[in-house]
Amino acid sequence: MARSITERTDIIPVLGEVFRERGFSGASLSEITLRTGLGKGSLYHFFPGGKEEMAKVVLDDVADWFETNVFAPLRNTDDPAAGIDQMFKASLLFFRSGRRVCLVGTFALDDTRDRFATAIQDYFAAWIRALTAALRRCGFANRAARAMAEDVVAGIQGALVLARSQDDPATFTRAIKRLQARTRSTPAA
Amino acid sequence: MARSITERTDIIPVLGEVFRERGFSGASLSEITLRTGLGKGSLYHFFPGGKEEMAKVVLDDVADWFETNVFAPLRNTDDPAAGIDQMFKASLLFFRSGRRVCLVGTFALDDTRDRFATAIQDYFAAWIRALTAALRRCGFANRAARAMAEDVVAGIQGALVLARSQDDPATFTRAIKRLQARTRSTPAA
DNA sequence: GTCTATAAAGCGATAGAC
DNA sequence: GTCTATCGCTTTATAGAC
Repeated sequence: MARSITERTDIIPVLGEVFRERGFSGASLSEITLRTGLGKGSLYHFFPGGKEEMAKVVLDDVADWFETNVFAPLRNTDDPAAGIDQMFKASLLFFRSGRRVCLVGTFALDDTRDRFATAIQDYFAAWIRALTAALRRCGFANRAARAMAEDVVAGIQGALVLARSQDDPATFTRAIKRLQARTRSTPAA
Repeated sequence: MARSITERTDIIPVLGEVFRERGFSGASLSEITLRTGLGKGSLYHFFPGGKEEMAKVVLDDVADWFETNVFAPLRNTDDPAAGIDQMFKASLLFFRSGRRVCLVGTFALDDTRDRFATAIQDYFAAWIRALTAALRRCGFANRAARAMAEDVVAGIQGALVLARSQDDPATFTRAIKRLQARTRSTPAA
């Protein structure tokens, strides 16, 4: 039986996991070779730019996933509350209830940020902007909506740190529940 | 003029900065050599355990700082509200208004966590426990205090991610202000 | 498209002179 | 206590056969 992975698109999720687990500088080509089952020759055939290109492609892939599964639903003007619920649902799913960290968040913390500055900046900016708009449509005042959006996005990122530090996914799911409750309550505040 | 750095305690803060900026795997001995102004011989004289010992010592140093400047004030039973205010003040100071990341948070996200699991777990557990107790003394119900404490600690960590992603310290200071306001309001909720 | 072999540089760590 | 020299290994990346 031949190897099933032959397409570039099949490699990207594996690359994502390695970068999430090891960080950019900690992800070695030897481990990527092992996890993908592909030799260096193949890897450089798919990604001539090496590790940096691999990470960039993964970042773009994550951005696409969030655009489709989070940002677009948030922009749905018909039912903004449903869009927000979808965001929390997608977050629980994507981050595997806190067992999986946010690649963009991991890259943001150390000097890896400087390598991918605009991708990292755009990801969070787009998230906050889309959520702010949805909250306004739900009745939040302009400034309150923006503040709440920053609180929610920061809250999710922080909950990932906390959950991993305690090695406890429940810490993440609890935090998500509370954030969701806040977005539903008192738009007048 | 002779070099001013000769004591181990003088090196620790520099090590902290390097680990914060590069992460554990990204922090190379050659950069540590450069930033401390000490050769490898001196470094291994102070830290026979190499990089791992350096990181452990920095983690312990951070834990000490927080014990003194954050956890102890939070445990002050006379004026719990003042303890909470001191926590926010110390956080703004320590994290340089979001220009400096949390070393423990950075270590928590990737596989560095497994190397220093208990130190990382204890740091956040101690923070949440001390803050929970202070909030209870301020009138929060048991469960609400714990929830709020988790929200605040996660909020600070997430705000660091966000501020760095946007390269904007104001994102951090704004988040701190909102978290502080939440700890002051409606203990009945 | 995938492999192995290899290059050149950097890594963490050690030895030993001073 | 600090240095330089060096070891052995891993790193990213390339070359070239198939």
